Amino acid sequence: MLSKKSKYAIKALLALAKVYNEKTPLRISVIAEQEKIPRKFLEAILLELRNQGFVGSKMGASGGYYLAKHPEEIMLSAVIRVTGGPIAMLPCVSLNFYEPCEECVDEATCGLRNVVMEVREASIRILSKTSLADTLNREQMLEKKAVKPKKRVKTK
Amino acid sequence: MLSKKSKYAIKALLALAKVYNEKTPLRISVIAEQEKIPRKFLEAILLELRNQGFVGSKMGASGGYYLAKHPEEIMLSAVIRVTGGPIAMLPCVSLNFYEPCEECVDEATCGLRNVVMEVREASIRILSKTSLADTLNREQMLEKKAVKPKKRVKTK
DNA sequence: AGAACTCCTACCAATTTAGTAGAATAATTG
DNA sequence: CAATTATTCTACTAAATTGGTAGGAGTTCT
Repeated sequence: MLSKKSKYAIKALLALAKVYNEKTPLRISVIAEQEKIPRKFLEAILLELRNQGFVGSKMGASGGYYLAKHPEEIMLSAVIRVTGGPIAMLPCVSLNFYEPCEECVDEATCGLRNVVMEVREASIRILSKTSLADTLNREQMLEKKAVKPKKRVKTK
Repeated sequence: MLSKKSKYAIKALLALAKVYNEKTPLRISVIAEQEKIPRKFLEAILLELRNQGFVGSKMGASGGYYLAKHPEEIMLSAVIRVTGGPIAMLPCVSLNFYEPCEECVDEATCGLRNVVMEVREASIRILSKTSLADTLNREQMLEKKAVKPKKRVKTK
């Protein structure tokens, strides 16, 4: 399960990605309101994202946050990783949060581990190929589908 | 992340699957020792698995647990589901633990949801195709690989 | 100077997880 | 039949994690 922190982080970054072209930074309070994220919590999250180099900030009046990289360059897997969410289903197959199962006699021949590894690979394949920009594109595609159901294939 | 409960459940079921042919049930204490699972905890887990129909039990002396179905018929996804582990990364894409994101204006056009859905599908595709028997097979394959590294393709 | 921001440290309440204790109940076996 | 060996079941609980909040210090713009 993704933590709320990870979810909020991605949502906030998407909000920043939407206005990537504008030169002015986005205030915390604006993002919080737009994405319905508790303000103080978002504050902490953005601070962390800044320390990790995903966003930059400008202090003082008319300050705020902006993406530090191009939306194409920020992958969902990276955001999840830094916001504390391991992607793997077990620590023994996690690259970034690795920990052995203390009960496992031989990790290399553990059948469950083998399966879980396959799941992790499938998940990472998707999450590390999908950038903020890709995610916004998906959103637009979904909106088009919903708004213009003209050229639809017969349903059922 | 898989909970320990789910992990223990799978490990216990694998232990039962290994002796599926024998007619005698396996005692909790034997499984606990073999798989290094805290005994009392395992007790609770097996009870739940019995209530869910995965295993049967026999009380009294020379009692114990046994698989209620063939190892081919018990899928990892099913075990994870009943032991409380949602497979999806967000409740809004979970089939069995569905809950809407209260902040989401329109679920149908949420880009993040769309990605996470793809991840869930990939995960479920694997977990619902892999049975206890498959998992044991993987184990044997891994053991062979480890023991007989004769016919190996040149390693880089 | 003062308003409008971010930055930072320090809390905290609720939930979940990973168990444990102990007695009741049931079947076998000598 | 009675002792023994099991599962069954109810009820706790300790520790960690999650999802926040409070409040002031520091910065920049006007």
